[in-house]
Amino acid sequence: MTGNKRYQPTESELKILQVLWNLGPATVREVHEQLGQHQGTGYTTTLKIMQIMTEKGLLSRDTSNRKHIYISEVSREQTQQQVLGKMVNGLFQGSTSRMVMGALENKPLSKEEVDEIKAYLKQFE
Amino acid sequence: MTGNKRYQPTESELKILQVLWNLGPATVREVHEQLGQHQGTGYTTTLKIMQIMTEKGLLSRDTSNRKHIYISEVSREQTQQQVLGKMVNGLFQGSTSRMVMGALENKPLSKEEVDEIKAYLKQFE
DNA sequence: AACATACTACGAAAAATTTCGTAATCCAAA
DNA sequence: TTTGGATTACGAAATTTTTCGTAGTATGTT
Repeated sequence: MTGNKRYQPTESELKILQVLWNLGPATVREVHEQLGQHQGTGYTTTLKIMQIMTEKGLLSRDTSNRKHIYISEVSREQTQQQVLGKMVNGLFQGSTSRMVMGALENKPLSKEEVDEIKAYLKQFE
Repeated sequence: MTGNKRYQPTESELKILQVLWNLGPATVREVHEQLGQHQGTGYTTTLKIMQIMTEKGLLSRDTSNRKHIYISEVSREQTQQQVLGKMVNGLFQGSTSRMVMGALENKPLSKEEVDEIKAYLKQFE
């Protein structure tokens, strides 16, 4: 089942992708440990989800050794865009600027962050 | 069950909220029609979900007449913030500016939109 | 070689969400 | 007042996601 592109990761899948993006290729054990205590679920749960993700094409894995190494097959950027797009359409009536302004309200920004955004906006002129 | 505050609307629930925010108080029929053909699900499905949402406190309703009138009990803004916050944490490592820049990439903005954002940013100085 | 340990495989239960069929009820029109 | 159409109520099936128990298998240690 290799048709990852348009597939929307579930909540749990997103958490795992998160960890893999940070760690790079990793074992189930490593991912499970990163998810940590607050997760509260068992090791085999993490394993199972990662196996399912592999079937879906979200992950791939190297099974040549005892400990399988899992790799994310979707990039953080790609996934961000996917989720963002859906959100803009679903919650912000398709308006990116509304979403951006909503995000700016969401959490106070440091001066650095504001500057960063301003600089970024320059390219749209 | 009146404890709406922290509850995360599901996918379907979000679509219904969307319609109610646009229409204001409305009947199931009206909401269902707005959801429209592309939805492809039956009337009773919409009804059921709206009933469940009422139990959860996401909606309230006026049952004094034959056609019940449903009202959203959560604001668009509140929900946007809720989902945004979760997304920033889950996908953008807690960084609002990253999310904003990601959103800007997501879809080309019109000059008006860019100006709007710039104006908005001024208040952070 | 035998054993303890760590890992994967697998199936199924549990939970959450979505969907719909059917029945009961109300309302309006004939 | 009776009938037809629309609406709500209800329960359950279907689907999707999450969770885990158990069994099997490989690995390294003694």
